[in-house]
Amino acid sequence: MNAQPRPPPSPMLRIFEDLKARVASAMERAYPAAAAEALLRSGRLDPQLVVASKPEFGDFQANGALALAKPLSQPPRQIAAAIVAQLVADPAFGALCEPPQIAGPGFVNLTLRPELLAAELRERLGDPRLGVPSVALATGSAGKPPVPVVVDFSSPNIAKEMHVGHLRSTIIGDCLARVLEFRGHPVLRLNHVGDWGTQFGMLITHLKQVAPEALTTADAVDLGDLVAFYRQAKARFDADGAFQATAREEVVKLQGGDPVSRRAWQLLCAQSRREFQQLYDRLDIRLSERGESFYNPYLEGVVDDLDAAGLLVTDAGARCVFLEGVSGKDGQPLPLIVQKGDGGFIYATTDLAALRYRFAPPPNGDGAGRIIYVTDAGQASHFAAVFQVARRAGWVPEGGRLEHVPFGLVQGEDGKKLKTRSGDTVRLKDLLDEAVERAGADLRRRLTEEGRHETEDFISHVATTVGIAAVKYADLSANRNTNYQFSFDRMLALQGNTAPYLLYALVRIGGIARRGGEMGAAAAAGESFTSEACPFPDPLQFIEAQEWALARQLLQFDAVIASVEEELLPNRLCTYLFELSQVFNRFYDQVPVLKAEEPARGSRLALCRLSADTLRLGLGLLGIPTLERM
RNA sequence: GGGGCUGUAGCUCAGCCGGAUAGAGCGACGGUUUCCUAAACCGUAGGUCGUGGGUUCGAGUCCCGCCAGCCCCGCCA
Repeated sequence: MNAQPRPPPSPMLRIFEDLKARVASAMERAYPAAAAEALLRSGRLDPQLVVASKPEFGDFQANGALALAKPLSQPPRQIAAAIVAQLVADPAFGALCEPPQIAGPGFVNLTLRPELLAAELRERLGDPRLGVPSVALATGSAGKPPVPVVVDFSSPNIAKEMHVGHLRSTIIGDCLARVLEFRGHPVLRLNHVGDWGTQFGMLITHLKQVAPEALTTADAVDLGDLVAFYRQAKARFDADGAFQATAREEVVKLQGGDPVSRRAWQLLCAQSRREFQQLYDRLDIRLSERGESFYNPYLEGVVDDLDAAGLLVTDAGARCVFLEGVSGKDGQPLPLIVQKGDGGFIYATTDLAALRYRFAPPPNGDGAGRIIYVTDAGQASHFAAVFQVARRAGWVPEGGRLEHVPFGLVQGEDGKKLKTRSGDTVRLKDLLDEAVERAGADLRRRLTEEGRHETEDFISHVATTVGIAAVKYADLSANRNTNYQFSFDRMLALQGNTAPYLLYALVRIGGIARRGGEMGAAAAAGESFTSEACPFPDPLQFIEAQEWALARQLLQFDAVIASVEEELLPNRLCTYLFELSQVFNRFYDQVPVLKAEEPARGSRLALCRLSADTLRLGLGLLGIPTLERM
């Protein structure tokens, strides 16, 4: 609670970088001529240092010797030996690693000194960041504030219910935002809701005729009815030319600020907003709504700017920008339409306006340095087009990053797009309800089998936490690029790469902590303390293989976070946490903690504490809260 | 027609800058509980990495062709 500021801990990433420099320098000393030549061509000799592929190979392996075999016309093992000779002569290297081993065709295997690992681990005890540096602290001292990152996700449509199609964007986007926030970036979580455009013309026109009260009185009809009205409106729009014309006029009125249309629109938005919020609350997701309508005042400026930049072409009545490197059927370049023949703007215009606004400096912009769009993979070509036009228009600042984070479809167990039995779209609310219900039924069955008695509050809390966690984790743990098969049975399974398995690992640590006396309480996690007040042994002492395996796994956390921050793949974090749980469960199974003698007991409790902290923090970054008991 | 994504064990999926004998989980089969929650752990079986070329000391990974599935392609979002 009363954590003092401490010097930034030395994360494993820095050790890795140090080591890479040491090996590179050893290679240069061993082969100065080759190094000089490499300098001319492509830079330095590459040590090709990577994390060891198997535990028996140590912590890292340098593969650089193999690549030198050909240019040097020497056997790779001989090259490896020359590099190793230089390494052992380097005291800085010796401080980090045990003597290197040459293996296989010429791999150089490196093992970090155990006392270094133990010290690194102890450094993380009581550190709420677990060794992960914050860019806010790092750049704050230099006087340069960190640049905002926009994460654009979820984005449901007004007057429609959130359905399974919004699940992945919402969950993945939230996770990425959490990771970026944890790293210290100011994150703008933007909900680019569909609150503008043709569909409102349709809906308002239809409602004026069939349910006018919905347009003047708040909540006169509920959202379910609204969805039905929307469907009817769409059908009429597609079938009836006169209706279509009226709907288009309605859009013009709305966009022109007609008070009646405007009022109707606001009521529809407010009602949808409340419905969305219920789901966001359940999922514990925070979002700032900034819908398409927000950019309405900027649309004309976008088109004018494109015109001024010489990019705009009028083709068949529509104003568009022809894309470079994208050709259609007849080999002609494809256009991105920004203004329809009738003068109306479309989503591409809105997306361009949003992009420009987000990169633009305040006060008339967000001043973002990175924009991340979390939408389904089907929109890949649309975003590629928008990004290209934005770059050509000069709206992307120097170093500005523009990333589409695509994801695959949610499919049913039949491999087709997920539908209800009656063939309807699955509502997000129903999906979450069922997950919680199934988790509850599971829990009750187990309680009966084991003769346990728990309160209704406990059961409901565990069922809710496990159910929601299972849905989120199942989504995040699959590589987002591929379609993913939704299965309640699999995601709620108690074994395997699932939320319940991870949550249970944490519960086991809770069990140790409850019976572990004073130091056990410290192992329970949550409380911060200074290095001086650290109740665990100094140094930590490990002897068992399972202890070292767990220690090494724990120390990889910072590298995993860095990878997710960069590559925006939440499944990397899931895989890591699953492996951590597995390693912990092996440790728990094979190494007694509370019955051990000091200093093994305290050292093992320290491992428990760090395992709990890492799981809790990692799951938290996935948007998943944890349990003490289950 | 053009473009994108995908294809790895019976099923669901990992596989990071190209590196050692391709990994998990489920399912199957077999084992483990006087001990911190067995919602766990250990073991066995299971693979022409869609396919054919190429590059490389080395290819599931990079390049080209082909096959299959899904998705996108001018005034919807």
